[in-house]
Amino acid sequence: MNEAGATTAVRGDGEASGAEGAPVRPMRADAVRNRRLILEAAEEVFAAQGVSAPIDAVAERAGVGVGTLYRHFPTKEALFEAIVLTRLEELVAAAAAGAERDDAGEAFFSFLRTFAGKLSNKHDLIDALGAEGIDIKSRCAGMAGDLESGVETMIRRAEAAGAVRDGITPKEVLGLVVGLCQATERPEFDGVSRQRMVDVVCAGLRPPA
Amino acid sequence: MNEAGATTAVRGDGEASGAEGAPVRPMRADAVRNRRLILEAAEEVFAAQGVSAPIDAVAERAGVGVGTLYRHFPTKEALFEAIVLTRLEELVAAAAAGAERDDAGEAFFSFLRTFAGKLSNKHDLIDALGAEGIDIKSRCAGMAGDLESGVETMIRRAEAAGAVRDGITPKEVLGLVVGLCQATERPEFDGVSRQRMVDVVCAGLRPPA
DNA sequence: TACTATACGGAACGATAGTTCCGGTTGTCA
DNA sequence: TGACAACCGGAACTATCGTTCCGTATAGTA
Repeated sequence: MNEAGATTAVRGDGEASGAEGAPVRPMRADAVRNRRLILEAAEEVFAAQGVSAPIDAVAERAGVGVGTLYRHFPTKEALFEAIVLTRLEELVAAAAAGAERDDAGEAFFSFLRTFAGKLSNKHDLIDALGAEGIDIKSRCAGMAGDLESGVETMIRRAEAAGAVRDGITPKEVLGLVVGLCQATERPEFDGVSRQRMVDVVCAGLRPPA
Repeated sequence: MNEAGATTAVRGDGEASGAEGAPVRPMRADAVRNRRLILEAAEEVFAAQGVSAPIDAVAERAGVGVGTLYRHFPTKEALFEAIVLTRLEELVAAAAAGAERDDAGEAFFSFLRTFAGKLSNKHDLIDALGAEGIDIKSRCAGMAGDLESGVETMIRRAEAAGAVRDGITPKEVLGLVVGLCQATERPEFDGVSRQRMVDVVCAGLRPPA
């Protein structure tokens, strides 16, 4: 196994290479195209329905048979992982960027808003970060760890700057934001303002007066 | 259909009565016992695993066959509803009590802590109030509405007392707390302190300095 | 004790979803 | 252009779960 769970090593442009650079025939053009179609379809379907979306729905949306889908991704989980990994990378990058900013307090709170925004309408990410019944796989767990590290740095720096209350942990912060995003995605929580909920969390994270 | 979805009208003690008091033979002793066993088992199983727990697991834990279970509750949903309804009643009562207290601010925040506590290890309640893929049925929806009303009253009174920021809605508050409880139930969120997360939310709900 | 309405148990059924298999198709290269 | 490896599609298999059915057991009663 390798990147994104693909059966065959492949870069975005359809090139392929063996483990130690041994020349391997590149993927056929139709295979490259189908792989991309599957990823695009999966992104939409998983975002809209979360992990529980049937694999057939992805195949149908991509306009390929399930057999084709399984040729590219050995299991549903591998496909899901590929999607989530991409999304997580963006978050990790945002966290890393925030951890470097000079205005530690503002950096942290602004990251939280970005974070909540990126979770909006992304049931896949919400499921991966906060729902039950999902075994975050090694790769995702690693990414999630990176995310935590970035947040940890931001918190410690914001703490030192007196912008955040003492003793808070990254997991607590992430749990808070993921939780409220999960709630706002539900139909019953239609009229609620995610913006305001994030505000409440941010306000609560500031040091007590 | 009637109370708690039972096939036969039944009170807690095993008495039964028709719609207009027409004498109906009481449930057999073994039926009464099994009904209780099923409810007890369902309470534990649903609390531990949420709605997605297999019905067979409940039957097995109760020590009865599935046929027996279905004799008492027409669908899995009816059984789930019976459990959740009981739990919701407690919450509604707590909310109503809080809405009457003189110290509006403290009443509200103390309710939130109670609320979070009652959600702890109760995956059924968390699922019913905050997870996806569950159609809250009429009776539960009514109860949830009562809960919201109680919280609304507390909020408005706390607002008037200057203890809570303006413009917050019950749904936002409930979403925040349900969300954080959902997060803390996950294995990955092992080391996190739900206590502190509730604190953060409470602090954030106070009026800005 | 004998009778019967009531209740019980669990095999069996139908639906859903993940995964495998294989006959047919097609891109690629000589 | 011919040949072959890679690829495709979707039927079929497997597992899980909610629900139904029906032959058997038993509590309650005369």
